[in-house]
Amino acid sequence: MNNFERMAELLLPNIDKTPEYYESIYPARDLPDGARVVRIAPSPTGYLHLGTLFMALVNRITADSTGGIFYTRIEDTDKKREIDGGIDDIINGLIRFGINIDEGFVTPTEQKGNYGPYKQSERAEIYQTYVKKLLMEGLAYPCFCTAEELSIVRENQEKNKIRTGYHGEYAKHRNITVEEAEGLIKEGKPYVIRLKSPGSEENRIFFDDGIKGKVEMPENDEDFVLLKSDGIPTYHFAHAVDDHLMRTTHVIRGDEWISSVPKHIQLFKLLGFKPPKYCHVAPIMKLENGAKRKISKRKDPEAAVHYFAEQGFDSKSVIEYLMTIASSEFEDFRRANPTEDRQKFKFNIKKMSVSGALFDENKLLDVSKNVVSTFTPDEVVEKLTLWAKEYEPDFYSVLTLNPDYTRSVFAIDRECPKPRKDIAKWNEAKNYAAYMFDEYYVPSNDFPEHLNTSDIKAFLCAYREVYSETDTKEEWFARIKELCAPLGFAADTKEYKANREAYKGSAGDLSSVLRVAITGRKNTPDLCSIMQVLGKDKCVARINAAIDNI
RNA sequence: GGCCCGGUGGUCAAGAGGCCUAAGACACCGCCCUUUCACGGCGGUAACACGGGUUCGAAUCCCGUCCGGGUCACCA
Repeated sequence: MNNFERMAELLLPNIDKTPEYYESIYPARDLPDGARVVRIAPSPTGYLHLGTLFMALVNRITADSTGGIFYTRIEDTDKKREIDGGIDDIINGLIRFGINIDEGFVTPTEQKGNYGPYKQSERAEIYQTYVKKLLMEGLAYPCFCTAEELSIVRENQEKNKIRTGYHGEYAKHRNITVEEAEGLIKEGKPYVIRLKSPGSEENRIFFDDGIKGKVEMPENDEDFVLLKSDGIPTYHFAHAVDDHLMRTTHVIRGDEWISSVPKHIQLFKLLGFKPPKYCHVAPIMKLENGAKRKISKRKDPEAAVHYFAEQGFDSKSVIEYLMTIASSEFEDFRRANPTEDRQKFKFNIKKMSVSGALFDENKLLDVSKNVVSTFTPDEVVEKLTLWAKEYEPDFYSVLTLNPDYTRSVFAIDRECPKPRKDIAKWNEAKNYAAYMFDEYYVPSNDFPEHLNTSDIKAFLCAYREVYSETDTKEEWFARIKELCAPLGFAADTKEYKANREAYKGSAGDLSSVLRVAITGRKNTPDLCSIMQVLGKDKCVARINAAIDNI
């Protein structure tokens, strides 16, 4: 046994499997040409946020567009930052947003697929097997430096304007002997295992990013940590081992990782793996005090996906919005295919933007109005009720009091070729439909200003006599027109516009009077439909009340 | 600070040396339609960060400046 092998045995005596073993149980995937194997590897250190959702979406549509596989892998290597329920929230969130998971954690408790386990804390032995191989080749070594020692070194480096880090002459334990290591271990000193980087800062490495294009960087010469003192790998090492063994073809991740690529490529090379194609996605940004910055789950409430649920954004709206960020061609696709599944969209990751897009709530609102306008009345009621149950209980009880009535309220101007686009999110629904429910109806005297009250009163009294709840829209409006002439109003709008001085107002003004009397609002959807849904008793009662209050 | 990446209207963006007098969408404004509003239709305001090159010709290629972002952990 040479010294490297002795070191490997000293550090990892219980590892008896070999890389060849893992290579054989995780064989290459049998997939058609061009099929991409992609993944999202969230760490359960927080709740699902917009950035993770976006990344998941981009991966999902990459798999969809190539007939590939999208899997999830839980990167729970940082037990200090892990939160309870993190995995549940992330996986359930993806499912709720319609991101199908082919493999890995398909639910918070169920792992599926032949390349598992898909949770890094369950893969310790695999990582250690590969570290042992590196140890035996003299490409790794134990480092006993404490956090304090390391920070002192860094401070000195900063003071002397030297590149910080554990490299070259600053790599204190780079040439530690087996005997020294053994002694330190016997003393109970904790240690990490570092890569003995053969790289040099003088050398350049090149890679072709799937989004950013050709990138050139200095080679990695940092002896970065492979295995932490608890025997769990760092992200870098886990990434190399997992994405190789799980046969990932394309690593699509946030571009904050791009500066780590030299480490990753070096690792793949040293381990004898073929590196995946890297695609670094620009983050979604937010504007703060005039400055753009990456949207963060800590600082930005809207980054947590819960924020959208609370406001009542439909999950589909959020996804559609994210699709517009992912591809500028998506809106064209959507216009041409208003109801087609987004899976049919041919996504080309190469065309993704290289710089981060500002989160645009206006755009989300617009996209969402369009999405909501495609829903049937039943869908609207179902989704709205579900939302209200959780976030607006009083509205929920009103909505569920009389389901048929509620349905007819939300059917107004909806079952037609050009449905209204008033509602973008469910928390707007209560205000939108308030006057349809006695619980929220607020009477108003806000009649058109240029009319005098005696005319308003006269009209309302006259209308009360001729009103028929079975009128069609045409008949309904005809009745108002008939009342125009006796009151000195113009029945014809064009005539009124041409001859304003000759009239007190128009049929439109009279309609507005009725509208205010019935709904308390100046603007509403089609009044005739509203009155039909409200029913004769309510309409008459509201008209009477209005007359009394003038 | 070192190393990366980027910079086209307020926002998202199309753009691969001549098709650019620079698309489209959101927002905003105006007009039309209309029982109001919304929808829809038509139109409008508004951009190639700056400076040097290369070229007959530059938003596009090169260099510099400025600005923005990311990253420099036993976090991912």
